Amino acid sequence: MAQSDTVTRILDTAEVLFAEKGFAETSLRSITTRAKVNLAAVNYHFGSKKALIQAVFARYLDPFAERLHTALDELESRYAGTAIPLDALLEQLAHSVLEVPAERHSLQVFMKLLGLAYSQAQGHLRRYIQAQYGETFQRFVACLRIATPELPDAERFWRLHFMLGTVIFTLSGLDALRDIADHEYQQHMSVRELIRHLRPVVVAGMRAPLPEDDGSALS
Amino acid sequence: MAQSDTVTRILDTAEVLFAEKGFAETSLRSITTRAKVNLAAVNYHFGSKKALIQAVFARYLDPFAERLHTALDELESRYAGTAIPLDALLEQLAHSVLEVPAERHSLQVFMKLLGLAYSQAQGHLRRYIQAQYGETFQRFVACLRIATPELPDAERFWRLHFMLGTVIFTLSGLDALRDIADHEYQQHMSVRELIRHLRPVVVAGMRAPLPEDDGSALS
DNA sequence: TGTACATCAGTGAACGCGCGTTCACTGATGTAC
DNA sequence: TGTACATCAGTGAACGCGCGTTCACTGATGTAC
Repeated sequence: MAQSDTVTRILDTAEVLFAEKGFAETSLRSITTRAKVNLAAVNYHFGSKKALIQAVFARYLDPFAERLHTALDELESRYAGTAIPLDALLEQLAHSVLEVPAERHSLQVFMKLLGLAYSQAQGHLRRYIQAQYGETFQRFVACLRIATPELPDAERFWRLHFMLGTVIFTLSGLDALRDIADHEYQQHMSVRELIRHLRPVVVAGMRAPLPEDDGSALS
Repeated sequence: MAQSDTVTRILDTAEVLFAEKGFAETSLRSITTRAKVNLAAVNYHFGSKKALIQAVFARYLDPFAERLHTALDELESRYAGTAIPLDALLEQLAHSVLEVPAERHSLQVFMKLLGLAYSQAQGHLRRYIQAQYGETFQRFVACLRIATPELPDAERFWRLHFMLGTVIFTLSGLDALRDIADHEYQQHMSVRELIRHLRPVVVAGMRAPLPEDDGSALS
């Protein structure tokens, strides 16, 4: 147990337990026990439980944001001047998402964490993510805007979150859904394959016709 | 404070706090304090915190399941013998969802609770919902099957959960999303209106083309 | 080369706190005779 | 009509427990002179 693989051990264990049971339901004692590390080590290295949670996110989101920036650079130079097509944009996004956790635990842990970030109040976490990664998100939205010029800005905003819902909800609950699907349809879904099935649905959702006007006037 | 409006007060307060902060983060003390009720009353009337959580769900899901059954009865007799179209099925579902919480707190609380049921481990809750409402869910799935005969069973299963993700994720995080949308697009979204915008996206998602074959052989 | 001091990762035990639950009790209402 | 008993919603205080955090301490390594 050299220098500080203690830090890594804590992070590795924490992300798995957080993803399994949520933040409040995961105690520092359960993390440190499973990581075979002293209880006080979390506060020594991270300062507090909140800071540990943020560190767990940073370890996923930092490389993801970096890869996404690189991918967008590539796309922009490939389609220099002209609009990046929606399919290409989503494909790159899927690639960036799939690459990140190759060395980490799994995409499911990543998605579970994202789902928790949304659903579990944890105001500090939402503020942290906004502050750290808001810029990257905005850049992606700008590209999406060019790829879907037919959508009003507000409509695009909502549809983006519809699609985030689809992806985060499905991938974060993947274990449970897969158990059912395995049992009922005798056909095992890998994460890669699931993403292949997600793409046409997401594209169709973004391209869906606008809702019929219900007659209410907007300025 | 006659007979037992204590029970109602506890349920009313609990559902709001659960939706705001999750189950683990909401203490019985915070519920009973806000409900102006004795701490021990929760255990007296419900037996435990777990049982209180289930009771909160039952108060939403019982009328919802009942209305959905009635709605499906109506649809089946209206389209007697022939297939119920997808649009009509989804419209009835939306109606059933919208009607339930009219007298209750709000649709958002309902959706927040559903989102929590999925994301927060709480194994006991998933088992309870499965046991109580599995049959209703199965009946809806059977109708959906008839409405989308072109989809393989496994594909329909996944798409149904994609769409559940869209709806639950968006409606359960509605407050936060609406704050952003109000601010950026100066256009306030009511729940009714949001559902109007959801429908074409959900329909398009269910009707999306199947993914191109990636070459891997299936028996 | 040897000694004194600083730094730093890690430790063990304890801290106070808020939690869900329990329990003996009260006081109002209903029932039997 | 009056008394004894049963029922039941609700109460107040305490229970033990697990929590995040703190703190004085250790022991290894590096640095200054």
